[in-house]
Order: sequence, then structure tokens, then C-alpha cells
Amino acid sequence: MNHKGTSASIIKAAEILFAEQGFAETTVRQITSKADVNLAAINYHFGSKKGLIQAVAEKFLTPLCTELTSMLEQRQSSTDAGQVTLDELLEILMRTLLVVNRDNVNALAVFMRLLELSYMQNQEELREFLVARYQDTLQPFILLLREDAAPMEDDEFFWRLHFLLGSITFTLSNFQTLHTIEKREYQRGAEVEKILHRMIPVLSAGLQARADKTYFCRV
Amino acid sequence: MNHKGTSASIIKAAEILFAEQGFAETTVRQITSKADVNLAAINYHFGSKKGLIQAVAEKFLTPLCTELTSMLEQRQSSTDAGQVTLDELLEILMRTLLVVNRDNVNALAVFMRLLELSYMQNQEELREFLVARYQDTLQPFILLLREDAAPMEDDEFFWRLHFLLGSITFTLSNFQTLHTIEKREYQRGAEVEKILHRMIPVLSAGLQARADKTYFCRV
Amino acid sequence: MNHKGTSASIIKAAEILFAEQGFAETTVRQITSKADVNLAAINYHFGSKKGLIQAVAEKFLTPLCTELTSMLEQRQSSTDAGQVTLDELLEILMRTLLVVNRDNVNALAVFMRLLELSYMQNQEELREFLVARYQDTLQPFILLLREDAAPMEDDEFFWRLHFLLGSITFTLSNFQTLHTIEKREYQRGAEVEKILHRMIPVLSAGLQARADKTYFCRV
Amino acid sequence: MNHKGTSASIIKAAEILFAEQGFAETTVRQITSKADVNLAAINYHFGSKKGLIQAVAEKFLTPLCTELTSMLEQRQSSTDAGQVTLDELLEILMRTLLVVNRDNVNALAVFMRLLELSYMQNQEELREFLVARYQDTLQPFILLLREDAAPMEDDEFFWRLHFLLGSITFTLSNFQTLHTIEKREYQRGAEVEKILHRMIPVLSAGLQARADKTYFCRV
DNA sequence: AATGAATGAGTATTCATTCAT
DNA sequence: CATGAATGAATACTCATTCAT
Repeated sequence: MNHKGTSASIIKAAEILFAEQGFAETTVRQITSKADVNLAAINYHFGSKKGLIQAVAEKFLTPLCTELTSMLEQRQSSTDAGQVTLDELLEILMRTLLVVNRDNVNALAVFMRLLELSYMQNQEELREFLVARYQDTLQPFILLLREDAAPMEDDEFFWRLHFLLGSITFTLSNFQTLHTIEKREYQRGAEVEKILHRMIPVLSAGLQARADKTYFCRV
Repeated sequence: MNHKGTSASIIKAAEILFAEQGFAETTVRQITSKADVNLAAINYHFGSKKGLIQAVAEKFLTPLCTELTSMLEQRQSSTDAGQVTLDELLEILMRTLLVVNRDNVNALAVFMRLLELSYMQNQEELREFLVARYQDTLQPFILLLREDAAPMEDDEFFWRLHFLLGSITFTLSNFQTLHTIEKREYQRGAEVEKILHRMIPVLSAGLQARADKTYFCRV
Repeated sequence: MNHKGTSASIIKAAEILFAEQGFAETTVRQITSKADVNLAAINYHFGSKKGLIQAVAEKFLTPLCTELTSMLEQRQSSTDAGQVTLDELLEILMRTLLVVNRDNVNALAVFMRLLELSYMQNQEELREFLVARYQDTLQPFILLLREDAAPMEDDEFFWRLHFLLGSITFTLSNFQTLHTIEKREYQRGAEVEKILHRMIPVLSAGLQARADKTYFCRV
Repeated sequence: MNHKGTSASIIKAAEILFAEQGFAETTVRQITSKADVNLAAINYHFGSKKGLIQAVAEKFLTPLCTELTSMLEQRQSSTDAGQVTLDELLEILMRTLLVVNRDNVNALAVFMRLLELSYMQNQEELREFLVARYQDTLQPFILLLREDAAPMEDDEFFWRLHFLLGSITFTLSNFQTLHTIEKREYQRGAEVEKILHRMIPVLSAGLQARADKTYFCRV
């Protein structure tokens, strides 16, 4: 097996296991065993387990950023003067995520786990890394979301964005589990594409909902 | 320190650490060290680390179930014939969650982490335990949600529920982190109560949004 | 085997192996295996391999400092006004080293290896630790040596002290080897006491030798 | 880079690292990395790490033996009938060591580390190799030392030789460290030549000191 | 002649758990 | 009732060496 083969099969195995179990719960033994490579191969190719996680992350961070930016520019130039609607913005987001998913069905789940992980209190380093990586790409997108959302304070919008983020990360991190449950309960299992599409009107409505000024006083 | 004292201080320390770091990332050494008790005390009092997690869970599962049922009954009886609105249902849910939070600010985060954990592929046991525990309590509540939601297929509703669940678990698991970011960025940090309240119109709108039948065909 | 037993047998085994092989070359597996205790016992009792080395060091650092100080004071008080001779000073030093050797024949070798190690370029930490530990005890002794040595510049004395230190550390670190060679070559093997005693006139003469001002110019 | 270039740069890098850190503590990765050659190059060119150490040793063993023999013969022939003095013998030794040091400032330190290593209990192989290599060259020199030393038993002389060896190996192995300390403490740092020269009267006096027959009985 | 890839045996350390008292 | 001591299995990682090309 040549270099690319070993390196690639490690990443492939890691994506599956990271998606299934999370990062900390997955051991390098499990990964090398599943990839059928030597135990030391991860350290040889990626320096450390952390290096492997970064390599897995890089694999979709780059195309994702590129894709989101290009899609956004394309849409803005094609729309004559008028504003891009909220549904269109969310569709762009979902299409971007599908690009990540195109090559590997687990990559998207790993990416979402990485996002979740970054919100843990002791993961400031990862958080800052992702912010530094995404800031420029996401900021314009978020501003457009804000324009189309219901009028609200900055902090209100901050929380709504994270309600939305929670829906996306939870659904996609645990897609396999949810897919399995759906098949068992309803004898049908939707593809990721469908689920992403289904999210659009829900998230759109959530962002456009009028903020309630009252504060637990009706009951 | 007597039995109750030891046991309680272990749970207290565990809640904080589980909320901050997650279950797998928290070691029994950290817990016993923080609780200032003997290393063997966790196994002595709770049988195992898993037993401790269950004990921590039980601490809020019971009052939570009781509260949700009683609130629901109270509301249904007080409303003359007419239907309970979606916002009212969600407010009941949020009030129920606040009950958990009343005693310990970390308990809610731990509960949410437990819910997240239960959706991992290799956590069927925990998932089944929670279903068995919650089924009877939640089923009536979910049916009421369904009545007030936009008309849709069963599987569509299944996914919408999980979009909603994602928003709640993500926001509350990572509340401390989000709270810290909000304070840094906007010079204000909202309390849990406020955030739960803010979620209501968003989730409500999400459930009531009309499902889009088209399927990525507009582009 | 009780605590003291395990802890002590680890230290005992470690002293032998450190003396024979050096610190880096000795593995925790070798130590625990020789001590017939669990592999994790070193980490349990001493925190780490480094912690074990420090424990081994502490075992003779304390009595050594105490002994040297008390012997020095005793000698100075007993000598009426007159100066303590160089041979007497060196004898005090050797007697002090024998105190370390009393309990364990390897302890002295380990101590000497530790001194040698402390002069490695990347062992500044250890060096500073030993200086901090010995400074107060050794400074008075060294000043007395200086008084009895031939008159010379400070830097000249600095190097002479290290010529002397080299003789002591080399001989005692490798005492077992030298002892074995001596037995093979001369059918007799001297005890440590004898060797320490033999060193006295040699080191004394070395310190009292007149410094040669010429500088490789006679040839 | 051609064979000779690769080989030479490996030896060069190895000398520096061996002198700084010792043999066991220096990894082939460090060496090849510093030499900027392929990781496998050491095994390719020298068979093994051990082979590299031997190659580094050979580099100064040969000139050192040649030099000592020729210097000794030259001196003996030039001295008419009379005996070569102890100081002259030691000066020959020091000049010989300087030859090793001429090409590479680290070579001498490496040589001394090798000598130290050879006295470790589990390094009989190296010890025998060095004896076989040096025996013929050193034996005449040692006999001359013996003639000029104070009259003493064979075993006494054996130990004195090793007191002397300790001074030399300790000082030169750790020359960089001692040099640094001297500069810091006394604002001056002597060159190797000066230190070797300074050692002569000290070692000379040590060898000529009258052996003390009493045995720790005066106190 | 040389090297990037790979490897098996090793390293110290950490883990939750158990045991004897 | 509680705990200090101990443990077996696991952790990530490093080592010098070898292999295929």
C-alpha cells in the first residue's frame, strides 16, 4: 500500500469512528486497527492524534469555505438589485454542507462534532482556530441573514444564530442514529439532502419570528 | 464526613465537571479530588463511574417528569374546551427545565449532555433507558405539539422535533461558553431563564412553518 | 506487602538499576519488575519516573547535608584557635559520603550519577535544584578548602574544585566496575571506605599544588 | 549531497548532539534532522546507531594513538639518558588530547563521554574494544607515569590512575557547561587549552603524593 | 546510491476499579 | 463505614530499524 493509500485509509477510518464515537472516545488503536495499518502510522503521517483530527478537519474546511464564498457571490451578482431571500441564503448554506458530504458521508458528521466540541469550555484553542479560519467567510453570510431576519437586538440575534446552529449540528452529528430510528419507526429513511432541505423553512421561520418582549409573565 | 455528605459532595463536584468537560473527559480522580473525598468513594457509593452518572441523572429526571405531567394537567384542566396554544406548550416545557435548574445551575447542562450522549450510535442502552423513563411523560406532550404544529407527515414531524431538540440541547449544554462569549461581545450576559424564554417564539415558528414540498429544484 | 514495603522496594530496585545503568537507560518496567511490584506502582507512589528519581535523591541529600554541617561544626569547635588542615577537611567530606553509603551501597553511586547528570547542558533545572539544596551547606566547607589550598585566582580554584569533583564522581559512580577490574587484575578488591581514604592525599596534593603560570611554552 | 557529504554531515551533527546530550539521549531522528539528511541514512551509511557511534569514535581514536606514540618516542629520544619528568609526560598527554580537539571542538567531549560510558557495568563490550585498541599505545605511557609517581603498590596506582581519569573525563565531557558557569560567575571563560594546562600540576601532585597508610583511625 | 514509507517493540503514563484492613 | 494501597488494562506516543523502490 502506497503513501496516499495508508494516509487516506487512516483518514477514512478516523472519519467513521470520529462520527460514531466522538474524538476523545476514539483511540488510535481503533483507528489503525480499522484502517488495517501499523499502530505507529498515525504518528508517522500526522504527528499525533491531534494532528490527525486537524487533517480530517482541513479536508473539508477548505472546500467548504471556497464553496460558500463562490455560491454567495454568484447569487448576489445574479440577483438584480433586489435582496437575496432568507430561504435562498439557507439553501446556499445547505448546498455548501452537501459539498462536504459529497465525498464522504461521515465527513459532515465529523465536521459537526468538531463544531460542537469547539463550544466546550476547555476548547478555547479550537474555538479560536475555527473563528480565525471562518471569520472572513462567514461574516458576510451572517450579515445577510441578519438583514432578512426579523428586526431584533444584537444579542437576541446572537442567540438565534446559536439556536439555528444547534439544530444543524445536532441533526447532522447524529444523522446515522436518527436515520436508523426513522427507518425503524416509519419504515423510511431520508437522505441527508432531504433533511437539509427540510430544515430550511424551519430555520427561516425561526429567524423571522417576532421576538417576544414579555418575560414569563403570562402564567 | 458522613455518608450523605460524601455522596452529595461527589454529585456536586461531578455535575460541575460533567457540565464543563463532558462525561468521558472527566476522570474519577478529578471528581474525587474536587469533592475532597477518597478516590475509592465513587465506586463505594455508586458502584462505578457509570453508576454515578445515573445517580446524577436520576437527581433531575424524577422532578422533571413529575413537573411536566402536573403542569400539563393543570393547563389542560384550566383551559375550557379550547386548545392549548403552541407557545403555551413550549412555555410549559421551558418552565419544567427551569425546575431542574433551580437547585443547581449545572444540572441542566449535564442533563442536556446526557441527551446528546444518548444519540451517539453506541449508546443504545442509555437511549433505551431514557425512552423507557420518559415515554409516558413525554408522549402526551408531543401529541399536543403535533396538534398545534403545521400539518405534516409523521416523518417530517419526527425531524422537526429533533431540530427543536438540537436547539435546546446545544444552547443549554454550552450555556456557560455562550454566556461568556455574549458578555465579551455585547457587554451583557443573559440568564438561563431569558434564553429559554427567547427560544419559545423561534421553536414555535419552526414547528408551524409550512413544509416545503419542492426539493432543491429551484436552482 | 504494605505501603512502606512497596515504596521501599521500588526505591531499592531503582537505586541498583540507576547505579548500574544510569537514569535514562533504566525503564520503569525494569524497576517494577525487579521490585516485583505492579507497573503502575511507581506512578502511584511517586507520580512519575522523575518523581522517583527525586525521591531517591532526597533519601541521601538530607542526611548528607546534616552530617557535613555537624561534622564541620564539631571539628571547628574542637580545634583550639588553629586552622583545620586540608587533609582533615577532605576526611570530613569522605566520612560524610560514607554516611550516605551506610544504608545502601548503591546510594552513593546514584548520588554521584546525579551529580554527573547535573552537569549536562540540558539539565539546568536539576543543576539549579542541587545548588539551591547544597549552597548553604557547601559554601562554608568550600571556603575552608580555599584557605588551605595553594594561593590562586578565583577561576583557577573553580576549575581545581571540578578536577576534584571529577575524581570523586567518576570513582564512585563506577565503583562496582572498578572494583571488579581490580579483583580480576590484582586479586584484591578494596572497599569504598579504603578508596575514599586513598583519595585524600591525592586530592589534597592537587589542591595544594602551585599553579603553573607558563602556558605550553616549554616545548 | 554525495555519499561523503551525507556521511560527514551525519558525523558532524552526531558529534554535537552526543557531546550535548549523551549517546542514549540522542535519537537518530535528532541527528538526521540536524544533519538535514534522510532518516534512514544513518542505517544506510553506518549500519546502526551503534555503528555511527563507533565511526565517530574511530575518527579521533586513530590520530590520537598515532600522536601519543610519536610524541612519546620523540621525547624519549631527545632526552639524553635522563628520565622524562611527570609534568612532561602529562603535557604530552594533554597535547595529544588537543590534537583530537583541533578539528572539532565537540570531538573531545564525545571521546570523554565514550570513556565514561565504557565504565558502565553493562558496557563490557565497549570497554574491551577500547582496551584492545589502546593497550599497546597506552601501556608504555602508563609505565612511565608509574616510574615518576610516588612509590606505591600496584592496586594503589590503579586507583590513582582512575582518580586522574575522572578529573580529565569529567572536566572535558562537561566543558561547555563549566565554561558557561565560569563566564557567568567570573566574567571570564578559559579555552580548553588553558584548562588542560592547568590540570598538569594538579594531576602531577596527585600522582606524586605519598600514600597514607593510616586508615580512618585518627578521628 | 538513496529515500519515503512503514513497522514491531518499546516508552512513560493514566484509567476505573478492587482489595485488605 | 471508609480508605490508602494496589492493580490490569489501556492510553498516546517514540524508538531504531527495515523494506520496497
